[in-house]
Amino acid sequence: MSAVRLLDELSHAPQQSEWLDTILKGDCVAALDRLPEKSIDVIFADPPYNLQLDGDLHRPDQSKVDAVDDDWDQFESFEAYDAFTRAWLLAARRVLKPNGTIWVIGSYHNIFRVGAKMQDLGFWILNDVVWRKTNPMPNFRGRRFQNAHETMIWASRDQKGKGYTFNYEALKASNDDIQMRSDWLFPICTGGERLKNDNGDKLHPTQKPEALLARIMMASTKPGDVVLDPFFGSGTTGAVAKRLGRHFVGIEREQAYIDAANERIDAVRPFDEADLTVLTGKRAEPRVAFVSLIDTGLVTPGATLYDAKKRWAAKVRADGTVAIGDSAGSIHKIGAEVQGLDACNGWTFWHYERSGGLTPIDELRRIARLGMERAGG
Amino acid sequence: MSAVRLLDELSHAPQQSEWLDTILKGDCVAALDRLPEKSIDVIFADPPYNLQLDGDLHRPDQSKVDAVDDDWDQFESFEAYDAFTRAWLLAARRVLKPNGTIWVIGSYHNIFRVGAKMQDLGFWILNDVVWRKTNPMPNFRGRRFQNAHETMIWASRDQKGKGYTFNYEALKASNDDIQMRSDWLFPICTGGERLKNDNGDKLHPTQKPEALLARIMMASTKPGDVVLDPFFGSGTTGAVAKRLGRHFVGIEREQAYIDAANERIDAVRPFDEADLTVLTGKRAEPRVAFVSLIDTGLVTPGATLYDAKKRWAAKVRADGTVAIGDSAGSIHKIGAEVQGLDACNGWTFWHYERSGGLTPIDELRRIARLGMERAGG
DNA sequence: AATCACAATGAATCCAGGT
DNA sequence: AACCTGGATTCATTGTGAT
Repeated sequence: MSAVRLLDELSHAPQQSEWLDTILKGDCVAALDRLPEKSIDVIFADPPYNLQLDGDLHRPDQSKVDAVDDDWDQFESFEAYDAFTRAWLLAARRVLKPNGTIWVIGSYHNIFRVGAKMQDLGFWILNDVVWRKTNPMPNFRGRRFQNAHETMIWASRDQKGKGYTFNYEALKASNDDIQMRSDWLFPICTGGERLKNDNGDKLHPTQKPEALLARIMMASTKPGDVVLDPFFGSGTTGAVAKRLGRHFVGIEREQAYIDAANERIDAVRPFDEADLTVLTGKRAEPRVAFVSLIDTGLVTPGATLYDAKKRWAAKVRADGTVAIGDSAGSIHKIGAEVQGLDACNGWTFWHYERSGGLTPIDELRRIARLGMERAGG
Repeated sequence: MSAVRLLDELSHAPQQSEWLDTILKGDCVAALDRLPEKSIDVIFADPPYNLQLDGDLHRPDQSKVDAVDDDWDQFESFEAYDAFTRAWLLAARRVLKPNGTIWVIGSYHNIFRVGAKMQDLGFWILNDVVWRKTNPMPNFRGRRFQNAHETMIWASRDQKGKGYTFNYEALKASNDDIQMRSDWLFPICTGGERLKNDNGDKLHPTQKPEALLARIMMASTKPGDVVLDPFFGSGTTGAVAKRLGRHFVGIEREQAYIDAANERIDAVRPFDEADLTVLTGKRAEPRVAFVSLIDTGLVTPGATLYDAKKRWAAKVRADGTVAIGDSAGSIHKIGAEVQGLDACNGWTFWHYERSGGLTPIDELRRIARLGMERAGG
């Protein structure tokens, strides 16, 4: 059973039994300094992202986006954030075993600073891994690409960090016998897995999905290993560690999160040792964008598309739209427009000329899909 | 036709015609310093990667992997790489227009240092975009995840970099009418597209696929824009720019790459101008004042406007405002007020009665715009 | 009971042009 | 430069309540 350990209680050199599978309450660096050196196998860290938001953001339906504007994510400057990053990374490095590895997750707001600092401090990057979200929040104003991923850095303690754990064969076996790539596809944490407060609102603004942590632990830890999370939050790391037969240590400042995490972890039933096989992520149906036919040279800008009866002819443009006269838009929009319908499947409606006959462009999509399948959509 | 310009030839302040659509030979920073400030719309940069290879890498069959170990890719230390990065980023920033944007591509070896330096110098990150490779090189040793992606940083010159080009509507239309995400899927550059030297080996170690550059230019440039590539290499940026009706400027040190790139670009046939039209949305349409509908007689003072469900009725006044009871104001203000919202698009909220049904006044705006076009703006 | 319509929401550096 | 205002903009999933 997990319990809270106040730092003040640990006036002596702490024995492992006092902090293993517990949440240490307090500041991240201070708590790390109380742990013995070289005692941790793997660290998973989800530090503040240092988002710099300017005013409110509304959805097109005028509802307000619930932004991450908590105090813990506010920093005076890049310099202040760098100093914070350096401090916790140094403290984390001390407690890591020589053959240990560390995972840090972040977004473009902070991950470049974190990665550079990790290299400066002597960590040796093994991979950067991309978490592709199946259901990311849209870009509501239409001024940028939809921010659909986050980045994780996986690094060993030293360049000569030989002997770190990487369960290559198990990952490959769980991935249709293809070696695991550096881009992973998972949904964000919603529904029943998402912890709620008494109001029914999300308890923690940035709760990570358990599937993500499970992939990380199945890849880089062995059963019985100790996984440390210096920004424990809602305790996903602890819950997954317990379920997978790993030990955890959490560090967290806010009592409300500690209480919720303890309750959550207590409810977890570990898998039987024999069942600790790797969980596979969702495989998405590869969706093909019309523009990818242009990318791959299957369709050339300036080409003409026809409907099955050649009543209409549309011209393909370089931007991946099609045009008839003054009208331009997606294959679906223009297909609907010429027929006077609300909707149309452009893939089956439009055809291209081949050896005298007409073939639906859906056939080209099938060809394009063949090249995408291994990469998982 | 493209041509090589030696820096020595440019002893005077160079005219645009002297460097547009050419490759400048020489050191990246020195060449950038010869270009006029604020003259470039978009920069694409593929800087050296600072790969730290410890000895030769061998495939399982003992054949040697042709790794990136050219001497331009070796750096003494992180410090030297940071200084190099800072120098070329500063020089690049000077030539970028205030509303210009920059793309930088890299791997985990260098992208964190580059991204942190970009933030330090005042660039404002708009997105990080992941290039997922359909066919990445396997990890031969089985000690890490297959390195299946590279990272691109897209940034504006300043935080207040308003008005940068982003062809949102075109990208969405080309992507099954769903907004474009930050993770892109493309094959690596192989086959006929890959330039070879006389021995039949690859000419350049890191030639990027044209589809990747095409996506970048279709997203962030307009036809006629100037795209600069300070590490031109095999000239992918120039070839795609020419094909898409954009101008390019390349900077490259090695004559062999310059020769190959010039030959490659000369062979490119641009798409027809008509096929390069970029789909734009409402944002790009000229402003229409509601009062101009009254001026042109499309709306009469005293007319009544309704919301779609006829819960509210507003009266049009001669000055172009609408009124409900004591409240009067713009179509937007009154629309927001009756709904209790902060904002409202009056053009789509308010309707007028026509043959029994309700039609949005946006339809009248469309008609007004047609009249403006005929009158020549 | 099954289906459908609608609402809610997630780590967000999310406007442009004029006065 | 600061302020004001017109008006443009969303995808996947879950939960709820009506049909």
